[in-house]
Amino acid sequence: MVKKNIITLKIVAKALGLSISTVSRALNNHPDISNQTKEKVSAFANKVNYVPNVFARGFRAHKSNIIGVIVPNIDHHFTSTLLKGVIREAEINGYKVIISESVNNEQKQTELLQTMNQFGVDGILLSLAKNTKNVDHILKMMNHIPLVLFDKVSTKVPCTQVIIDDEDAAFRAVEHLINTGKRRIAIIKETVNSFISEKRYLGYLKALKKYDLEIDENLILSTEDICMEEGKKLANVLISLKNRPDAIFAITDEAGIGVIKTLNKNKIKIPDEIAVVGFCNSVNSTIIKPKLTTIDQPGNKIGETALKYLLREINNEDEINHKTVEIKTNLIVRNSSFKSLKKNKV
Amino acid sequence: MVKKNIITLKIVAKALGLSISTVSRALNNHPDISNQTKEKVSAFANKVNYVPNVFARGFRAHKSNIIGVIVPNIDHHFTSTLLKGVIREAEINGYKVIISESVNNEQKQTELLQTMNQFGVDGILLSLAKNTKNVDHILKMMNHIPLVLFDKVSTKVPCTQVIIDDEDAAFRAVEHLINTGKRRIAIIKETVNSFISEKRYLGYLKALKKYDLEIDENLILSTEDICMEEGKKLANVLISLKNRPDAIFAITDEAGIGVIKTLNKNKIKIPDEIAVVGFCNSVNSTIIKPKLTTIDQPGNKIGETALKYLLREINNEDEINHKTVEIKTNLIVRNSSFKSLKKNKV
DNA sequence: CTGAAAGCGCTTACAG
DNA sequence: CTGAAAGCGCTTACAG
Repeated sequence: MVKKNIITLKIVAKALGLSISTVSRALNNHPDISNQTKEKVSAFANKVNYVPNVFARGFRAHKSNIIGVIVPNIDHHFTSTLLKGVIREAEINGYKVIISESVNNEQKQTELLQTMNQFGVDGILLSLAKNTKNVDHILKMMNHIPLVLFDKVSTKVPCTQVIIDDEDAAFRAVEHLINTGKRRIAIIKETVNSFISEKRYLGYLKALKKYDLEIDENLILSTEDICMEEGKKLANVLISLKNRPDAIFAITDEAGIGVIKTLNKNKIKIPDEIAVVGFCNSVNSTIIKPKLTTIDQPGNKIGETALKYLLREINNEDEINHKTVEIKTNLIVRNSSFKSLKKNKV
Repeated sequence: MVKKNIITLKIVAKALGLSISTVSRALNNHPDISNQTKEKVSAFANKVNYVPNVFARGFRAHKSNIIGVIVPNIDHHFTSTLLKGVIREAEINGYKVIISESVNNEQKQTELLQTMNQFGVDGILLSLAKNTKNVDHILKMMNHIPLVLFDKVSTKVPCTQVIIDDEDAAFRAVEHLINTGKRRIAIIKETVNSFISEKRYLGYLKALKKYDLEIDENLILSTEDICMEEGKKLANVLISLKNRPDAIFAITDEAGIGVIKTLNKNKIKIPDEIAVVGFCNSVNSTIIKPKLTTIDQPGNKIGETALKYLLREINNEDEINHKTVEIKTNLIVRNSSFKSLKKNKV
């Protein structure tokens, strides 16, 4: 099916016995045009449902009002919240959003950057594919189009970056455990190469330091692939210690849920004997019993903020100050770390 | 920041001492052009990183290669899977996807349809906002642009529609319960106005009928707002019956999980005394104990299929046969309805 | 206050 | 095999 019934300025002009220029100006509310003409034109345009042709307009202005967004995976709940923030903020500003997935593939990411450019987007919001090594193609693209990194970022790219304040979040999670009286706090983190894991670990250390707690290497566990199964395994390691921890901070909810499962299985009281904190505020964190204390990452806020900074770069001609914006998180206290006086709801 | 370093055909032509026409044809692999010229042109184009201007191209062709997608809510896991399918299939065909949310607001949906049109999309994929009453604006848009409904659809719109085969799914869920020996099967459904609930209920009835089971009105429960809390409540109603059911089919996982919670609380053995089946294959369905038997809806497949039909309408000039495509689901048997011989994993 | 004309970057029928 | 020219629909400096 070919697009049909397309009304152009020419048609409107002819119908009203005016020139194309006048109709164009009338529709754009140009001061030169008389009110009478404006009214006549807009009445007719509404009647025939005239819609300006974006291509003709974008063609002249070199502007599409479309933002390209590349994320590793769209069907990850946190990603959806990021996108929701981006889309909402974009629409407020008259932009639409094209979304693509790199599926955590660096090669695919490179291609997408290129096709985004071909589709004439005015700017790009990028959340990096895991293990992105070579950022040359990103630097190259930045010569053509404004680009902002968000969520999954890299210090190798000199651009504005919008991220979670992971260190602060971890700090507050651990501080909360300390406030509830815990002193031997274990951490389950990732082995290597993970920017996020590193930041959360720093927050953990910072909290221990602030409260003069001993750093016990036995309580610092790392895993290659942080998931529920690994959480279970490492919890087993921790409860086998002669000197057990009294709290476990898992840097993901999945691992935290694994920890709870192991503790439950071993009839260890949560949080009295061992408290547990996760990170992410996944839906699952409210399904497990006891419910998991966790960090809520305001995805909407990150997406929204990233878009705001991108628009700023798109619209300002002056030199840009690239900055790293860290969005604060919310600690959500639940029964895995704090027993309320009221009877717990199921 | 203005887009910069834009290389045009004109620049390439001048640099090579050729005409714009020749360069254009060489780049588009036109048979008239000699191989020698083609090579020379493409080598240079690569070198200077020439990217054809989409607007100029789309402008002539009345074609953007962009598909507009409107969904009620992007941060709903099932929606993400739909979108994943759409995006993947779109990219295979050289299309990009603009995504917007109606946030289940009919007014917003109307506006979005209009802005999608303004952005020059080649076609629209629409999943209806809840309680969409007036479809006039949709019918009107269909005069201009091909449109396919998916997931949340309406018989009031004469277009191709891609949906889950809900009736078949429910039928198979109930048949599975019957096969495990259950005879008094309850259903928890929605009160009114829900297309989906109705279809699932029909499947339920069909299965009972096929196996000559009595339809007991006491076992057919409805609720306005189907959620976990309601699942809990209605399960309480069911276990209070003198003649209890031996299985409960909840038409959503949330309700199914509520049912399990109530049964667990009352120390009713699942599935021996009462089996439970949900619908959706949400992540939560694997977190609850016992794990919930449920229906997996292949969101990717629906999204992919919807896009395929839309492209067909975009590309074919001939008359379209609007049809309703029903995608088959998968029954996922877990411990809430079937006890395997092997020891259940945690 | 209004109109004629140029031009955005491309493709393509027409001419050679 | 290659080029000159028209035209896609719009905006806007220029002229009146």
